[in-house]
Amino acid sequence: MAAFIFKNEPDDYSLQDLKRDGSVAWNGVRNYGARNRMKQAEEGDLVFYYHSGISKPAIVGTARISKAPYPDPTQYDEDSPYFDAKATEDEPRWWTVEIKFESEFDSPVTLDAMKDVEELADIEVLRQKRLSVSVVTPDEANWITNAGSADAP
DNA sequence: GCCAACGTTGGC
DNA sequence: GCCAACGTTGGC
Repeated sequence: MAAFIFKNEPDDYSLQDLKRDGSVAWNGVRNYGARNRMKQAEEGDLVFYYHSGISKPAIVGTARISKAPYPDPTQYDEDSPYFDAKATEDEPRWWTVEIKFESEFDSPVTLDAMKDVEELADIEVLRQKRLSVSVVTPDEANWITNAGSADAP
C-alpha cells in the first residue's frame, strides 16, 4: 500500500476540521508535481496529515484515501478560485481525491524531529519542501507511525 | 525550446 | 515579514 503526505495550513483546513467533517475532497491542487503524485493514489492508501505555515510544522495524524483520483470539479467552475479555462471535460488538467479521517497522533511528528532522523534522510517532504503532496516509502511510513504513537520515546 | 521575470510556498 | 527554492508564464 502506498502512503503520502498531504500538507495544509491549519488555518485553511486542519486535521480537526477533517475529524469534524469525516471526509473531504482535496480540491484545488494546482501544481503538476503534487497532482502527479495524487493521481497515483488508490482507495485505502495511507495519508499523513501535515500542518504547514505555523511555528512548529508537524505531521499531526492520519487519513485514508476514500475515493480514487477523479477530475477536480472546481476546474470547470468559473466562480471558483481554482477555475482553469484550459481544462476540458475530455481532457481534465487537475485531479482530486477524497480523504477520510483516521487518527490524531498522540505526539505530533515535527519537521524539526524528522530532520534529525537517519531513516528519513531521503524523505520527499524534506527534499522538496514546496510540494504539497509527497510520497512516503513503507519504511518511512512505519517510522512516522511509530513516532506519532504515545509510546514513542 | 530557452530563459528571464514573476508568483507562490513554506520555513524561519 | 523576509527570503530561498522552485514552479509557471510568456516573449523571443
